[in-house]
Amino acid sequence: MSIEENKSDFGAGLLRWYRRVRRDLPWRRSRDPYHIWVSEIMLQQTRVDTVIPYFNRFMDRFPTVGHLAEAPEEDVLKHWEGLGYYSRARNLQSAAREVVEEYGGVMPRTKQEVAGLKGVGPYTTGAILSIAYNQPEPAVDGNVMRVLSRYFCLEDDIARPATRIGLEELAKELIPEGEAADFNQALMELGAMVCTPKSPSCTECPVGELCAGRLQGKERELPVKTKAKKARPVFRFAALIAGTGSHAGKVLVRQRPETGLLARMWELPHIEVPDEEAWDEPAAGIPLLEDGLAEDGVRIKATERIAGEAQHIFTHLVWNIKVLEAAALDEQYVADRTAYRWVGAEEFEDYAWPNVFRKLLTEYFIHQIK
DNA sequence: AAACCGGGGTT
DNA sequence: AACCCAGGTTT
Repeated sequence: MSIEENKSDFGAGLLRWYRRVRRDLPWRRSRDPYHIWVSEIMLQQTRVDTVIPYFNRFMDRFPTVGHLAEAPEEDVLKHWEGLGYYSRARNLQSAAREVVEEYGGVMPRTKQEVAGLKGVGPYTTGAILSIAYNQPEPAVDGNVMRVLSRYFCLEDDIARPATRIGLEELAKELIPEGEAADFNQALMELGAMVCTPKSPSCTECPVGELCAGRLQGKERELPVKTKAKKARPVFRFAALIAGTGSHAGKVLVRQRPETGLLARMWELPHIEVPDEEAWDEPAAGIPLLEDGLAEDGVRIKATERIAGEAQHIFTHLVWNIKVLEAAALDEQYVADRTAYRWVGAEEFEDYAWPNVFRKLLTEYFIHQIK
């Protein structure tokens, strides 16, 4: 069999399989480029099952690109809460405003224009063009890299950008005439449902008979991917500052900076300590916490009493947080700080929280009611 | 090329 | 505990 025959058999076999087993997903019920776009941004590094409820809520609240462009940023962030990679949400809204201003509210159709939208890289560009417009552009994500590496028995390191570019050229050649939308989704569906990372179901694979990786017994060794570094642990003390008087029942929280980790999310005020030894001794944390918040103009008195403890795991970082009970010295002054606010159980849901602070504060407010 | 950017499910 | 997920941006 020639290479060209193998390529056309691959496409035909995959398409037949996909049309038989494709999952009924919310964004597959539409070809509206806005729906496709939002789903693809949400699906970046995020599983289908996780995205479904977020996608439905988002479309309910922001049904068109115009609605998204007009919304307050905090409203968008709130609808993204818990999904992670929050710059995706800010970039998406920024790009929605660009579509309204530059393209009259109509999604662009050319590769250059789509690729120029904030938060839209090579994969998402190909996904939008192929799925919404059936344009013959490749959409190479982690699934597709794994499937193609196995099927063609390619041992290039998929962590390298050059490998992804090569696979995009290959994936483009594989698209059957006029079938870009279904073919690209079929490739990803195969990677998600059959050609899975650890133990692929080769006996159920529609193209398993033609898979070079499997024929050489290497399906479990592919794709080759260099390992990521381990997450670095950091140690922090947070302050649980309970209000009194007019702030009774409320807790002092603050908003994170505009850029960087967890940008513009809300949190308990906290500081980092140099190492685990310092973190093991809460008494040593008291002056560090007091002085750290004083730099923001927030004067508090901290105690050794532990109000909670939590761990927050990021891709490259692990936060270990001990929460110390504390009191504010100038409540009214503190309340006037822009980045700081007193928040009670009633206002809690008006803010977007990283999961670790959502858990700690929910625990506190529940305990408070008893 | 490498680092940064969440959160959760699987193995 | 390691790996992965419908990746993109910044350095």
